[in-house]
Amino acid sequence: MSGNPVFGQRIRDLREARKRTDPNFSLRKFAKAVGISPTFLSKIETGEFDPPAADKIIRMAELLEIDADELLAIAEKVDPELTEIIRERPVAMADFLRTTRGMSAEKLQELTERLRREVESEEDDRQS
Amino acid sequence: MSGNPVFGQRIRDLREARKRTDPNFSLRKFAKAVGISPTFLSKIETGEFDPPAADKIIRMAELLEIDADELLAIAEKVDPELTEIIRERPVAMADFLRTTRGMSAEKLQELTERLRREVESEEDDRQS
DNA sequence: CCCGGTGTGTACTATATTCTAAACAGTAAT
DNA sequence: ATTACTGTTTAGAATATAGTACACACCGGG
Repeated sequence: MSGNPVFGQRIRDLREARKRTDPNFSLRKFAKAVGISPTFLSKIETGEFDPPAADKIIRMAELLEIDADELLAIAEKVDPELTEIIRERPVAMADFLRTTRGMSAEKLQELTERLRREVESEEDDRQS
Repeated sequence: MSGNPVFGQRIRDLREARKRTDPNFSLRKFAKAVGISPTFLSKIETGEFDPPAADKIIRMAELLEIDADELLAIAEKVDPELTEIIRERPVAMADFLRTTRGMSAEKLQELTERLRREVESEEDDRQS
């Protein structure tokens, strides 16, 4: 891996859009807010360098007010929080994830919805 | 991170057990079969070095005939295959995983079972 | 006693990841 | 023409990851 023009362009587009109404979104100011050097951000935006570490990508998403998972996806990275969730129940989760291989994204979202309702009603049970 | 005595001891115990009936499980021979140097394996088993890369751990599990996910779990690593699965549907999967945070391992296994049946019946539908 | 095996200690090494400082060139306003 | 910004280029460096080569000390059989 070396450089990700799609990620870089995305950041630049979003940053420049915000810069039109907010002077705090110059390359230098944004870099500082993210916690990286202007040098590094420049290289990233022009696609010369790889995207930064996951925590920096998450900070970028916050500042640009977009979904962090989407941005992480473009960077071809996985949120460390997710690997942490896997590490909490390694075998069961590994089993589950491999089972979802054949599933469409829609089916997965449907499943998540169903699950969320179940978890919520479980919490209700505990309260009543 | 530096050294994982639990992982090391586990490998040593399993390897020595196998060595009692199979001379191919000496430290040197096992290291060679795994694809690492005897030096490295020695350091790992005594807990002086971190566990090796995920692919080497998976190879160890194969040779020792135990569950790779369990061994990866002890090493506090995640099978790259799993992060690959996440990267295939990043947003939906992130959403799902965070939803399972509150769930017990049993509930998760139950869910996987249910899901497996659903996926199978979908495949049946396509065939008929 | 030496030969083939056991595991171990010393001393590094290669590669990837994640970045930085400082100088530079351009623009726009005072 | 100086100030105050803009982004960019050159030339690295710090840290982590994932290891290796080689010499050593020990032990059992011939």
